[in-house]
This record gives sequence, structure tokens and C-alpha cells, in this order.
Amino acid sequence: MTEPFTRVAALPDHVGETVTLNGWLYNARGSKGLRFLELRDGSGLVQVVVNQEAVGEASWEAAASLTQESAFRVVGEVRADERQEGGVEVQAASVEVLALAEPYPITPKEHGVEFLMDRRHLWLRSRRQWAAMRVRNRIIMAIHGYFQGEGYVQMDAPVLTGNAVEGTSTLFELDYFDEPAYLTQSGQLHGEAMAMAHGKIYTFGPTFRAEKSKTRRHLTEFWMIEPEMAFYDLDMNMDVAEELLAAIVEAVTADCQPELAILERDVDALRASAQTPFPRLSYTEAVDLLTSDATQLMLDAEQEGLEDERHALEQERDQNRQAHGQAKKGEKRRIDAREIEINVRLDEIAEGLRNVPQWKASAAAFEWGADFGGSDETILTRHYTTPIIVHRYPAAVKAFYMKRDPEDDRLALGMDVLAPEGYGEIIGGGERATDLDFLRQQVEAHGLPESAFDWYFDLRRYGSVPHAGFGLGLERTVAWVCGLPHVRETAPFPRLLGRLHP
RNA sequence: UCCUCGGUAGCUCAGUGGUAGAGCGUUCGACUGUUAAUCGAAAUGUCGUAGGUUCAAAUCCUACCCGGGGAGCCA
Repeated sequence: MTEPFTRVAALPDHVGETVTLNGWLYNARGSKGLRFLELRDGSGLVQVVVNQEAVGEASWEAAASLTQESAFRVVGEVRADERQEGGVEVQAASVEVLALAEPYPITPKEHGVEFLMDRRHLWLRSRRQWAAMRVRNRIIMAIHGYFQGEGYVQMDAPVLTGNAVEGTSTLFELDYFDEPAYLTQSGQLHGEAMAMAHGKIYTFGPTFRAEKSKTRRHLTEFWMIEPEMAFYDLDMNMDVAEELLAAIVEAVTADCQPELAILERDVDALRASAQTPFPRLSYTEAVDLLTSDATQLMLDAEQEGLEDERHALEQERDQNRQAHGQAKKGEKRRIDAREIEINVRLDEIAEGLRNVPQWKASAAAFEWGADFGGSDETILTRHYTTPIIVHRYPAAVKAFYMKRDPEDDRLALGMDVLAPEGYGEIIGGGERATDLDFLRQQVEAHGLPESAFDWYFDLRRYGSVPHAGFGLGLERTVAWVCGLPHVRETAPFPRLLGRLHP
């Protein structure tokens, strides 16, 4: 529709024209007779220049009265200006206050995690959070674009279920008219039913895990994309996962340059991630790599690097502290800010130095048959620059519905995609078991109630065919693409252990 | 559940037994091109809570509360 005002993002197309802008004050600077207002309207940021001599008394006082996050309207001329980030600024003809804001808690300075999470509803307005949500949006569109282009049908799995797919300890249970029900952990079983109706489908919806995990990779509520394809085997499944991730990275690097710049994402490293094919290691090969001399050498090098960095930082901090006494005010401020930076990094290094020896020991002692821990996955990915695919895990560590490897009965035809740069598992999936008797045995062996799976067994009774699929964790993918250290910044209102508000 | 780090001004943090500190933010003042503007001045504290040791505790000890990171589990 046609709007009666202009969006900041569209300003480069209106140079020389007079426009009306509606927005909020992101920050302000000024001197006598001249004020610079940073206007934020959701589509971007632009600097509005208010010259006392060029506007009326009312506009000048309106501009002077604006507090951070006050809503205001500006009418002014768009001018090209090389000094500005978007290449334009607006010379105000009039400024009108729409709503003065009370003192705003989130200043353009640094804040702690708890403080910001308690104000997530306001934090969303900040630049980095804004950029991350824009990238999330682009990723979502890229996922739909890929699947729709390949002929998949998007279908929704139920959120409320009676089935526990992978154990009951991590389910949110609720009362469904006097019957126990659960929030879904995965749409996969229903996805298989839908694939038998439509051939290729994907679900895109929320999933819930009541895991008491407090780590940078876990949410209790997260969005999962689960394609399921009839007549696909494990190799075809891996092809889909690889193409999907490459399409996501391609879309974001093509369309989200400004957002990635705000996030200070290393775009070259991200582009390298899109290079297909991704290395594919069997579980057995991955175990060999994990227990190899190459892994030990890599970790030794990492430890030395951390120790060198710690030494250099400690020297710098001592020198800064000596200089602090005679420093001028501005210099003191710089030294204080640097001290905080150094302390944060030293804490990270200390944690790394505690971790690396444990990682070394656990990697060297790893025995075939166990599942990979978080550190093992990190070590595997550090050997590569792109995501890697690990396939054919021991059946004992995988879900009951996985098909066995016909060449080795100990193995399941499962696969995980591990993202580079320490982001870890973003995809898990595999080829599904097709044989009814085998599935019955598996349900019993896993101690699951057979009655709850009767409808699922129907899929094997009525035209069972080879099929495969996987689940992609949206928030982990966003974290990786944005280079964010924690999944809590990848969802508008993340739900974590101990975090239900706002 | 376990391990580990932390809680000091509105915010981010220094301060490790001897008078409670800095920067930012806020308020006031200066400044016509600033980019987290700059410069000057002012106000701002239950040092997480409760006990204990001591002439003296933000600092040492104990318990508890809250938060960060990690293990297990997983996307």
C-alpha cells in the first residue's frame, strides 16, 4: 500500500526531495544552534540535522526536548552525504514531538546479560538485536524459498501430542481434558505420515524440550524445520541438508550485508561455509580423527596460543595500570574501558585453558560406540571450515525409528550436520526404518508404550517405502550465520531455563 | 543434579583487612558538522541476604538466594 510517509530504508531513492519521517530517537548529539538526531523507524537509522536558523522556534525546542526513544515526526529534505552510513541525511524543516519517553534504561553503552534479558521487549530496538532479527527473517524466507522451489509442501505437525518421541524426561506435560498431553519435541512422526500423502513435505514450527540445560546452545522453546521425503535414502537426505544450508548462507550473504556489518560477522568465513560439498565422515572415521595425533597437536597449538595471548594481555594491563596515574581524563577513560575488555578476554582464556586439557583427555580416550559430547563435536569441526556431516552412528545412541545399515547391523543410518566455528550440531536426521516388525521391537526395547504408536505403525502397514528426513534447529542456525555467541539473541523472546518473562 | 565463575552508584566495572572509587547515564553550563561527539561542574551507595572471626570486614569464614558459563541431554 502507499504510505503517507517515507521509510528510512527508502531514503536513497528520494535524494533532493522533501519527505516526512516517523520514528524514535536512537541517540542525539549537538552544539549551540545545531542538533543531530539519530532517527530509528524500524527500517533503518538516519541522521536528522536540525539547524536553529533553518527551523521555527517550536521545532527547535521540540528537537531539544527529545529524550532517548521519544517518538517524533520530521519533515525535511533528503541530502546525499558521504559521511553517513546509509549515504544520506535529512535536513529538518520541522520537528514534531509525538511522545516524550521517560528516561530509557538501555543506553548506547554496555549492559549485562541479565539486565538486557529482563528488558528484552526494549532490547529488541537496539541495532545488533535488530540486525539479528532481520537475518533470522531472511533465513526463514530462504528456507521456504528452497523447499518451495524444490516442490515440497509445507505442512504443520501438531504442537499438542500424546506421543513421546525421544523419552519422557524432557517433555512439558499438561492436562488435556483429564488426559496427559505433551508439547511436541519434534514433528517427525507426523511428518512421515504427511510425506506419505504428499511425497515431499517440510514442517516449520515450535518445539519444546524441558531439558535443564543452561548453555549457549539450548532453549526450552525453539523452532525446527523438518523435511521428510518419500523414496529418499541417507545419501539423498545428506544432499538436501547440504543444499539447504548452502542456500541459506547464499541468501544471507547476498541480501544482508548491512546487518552482517552491524553484527561484525566475518563474512568471508561465512561464505566459505557455503562451499559444497561438505565433508562427509562416517562415525567410525570421525572417531579415528578424534583420537588421532592430529587432534592432539591441534589442541596443543590452541593451548599455546591461549597462553601467549594471556601473557600479552597481562603485560598490557600492567602497563596500562602504571600509565593510569599520570593519564589525562580522556586517556583514563580509554584505559578503563580497555581494562574491562582485557578482563573479559582473560576470563575467556582462563576457561579455555581449563577446558583444553579435558578436551584432549576425553578425545584421546574416546571409545567406539559412545555418543559424541559437546567438546568432541567442537574438536571435529575445528578440522574444517565448512559444516561437516557425520553419518552412520552406532544404533544404540540413536532414536528407535532409524533404519539399520544393511552393511553393518551395529550402525544406524543417521546423520548429524555440525556447523563450523564451534557452533556444533544444527541438523540431526536420517533414513527411517521401514519394517513393521523391526519397529515394534525397537519401541519395546526403548520402553515406549506400543499403543501410542499404533497409528505410526499404519504407515508401515499401508505401502511402506524408503524415506528420510531431518530436523534443522532455526535458532542455532541463526546464531551460526550471525556469529552470535548465544542462542538467546536469535529469537525475539527466547525461552530458557529460568526465563519466562518478558 | 553436579562442576566452575560472579553479585559494589541507574548501567558497566575497579577496589582482597584500615576514610566507598572510575567511566557512562542523569541534571546544569559551554560549543554551528557531530558519529557511543567533546569540554567543565554537581547529585547519586542496605558493597546479594543472614550469621561468624577481628580493635577494624566490600575484602576472611559458614549457610542461603540470584545470575553467567559448562557437564549430562540435545536442534
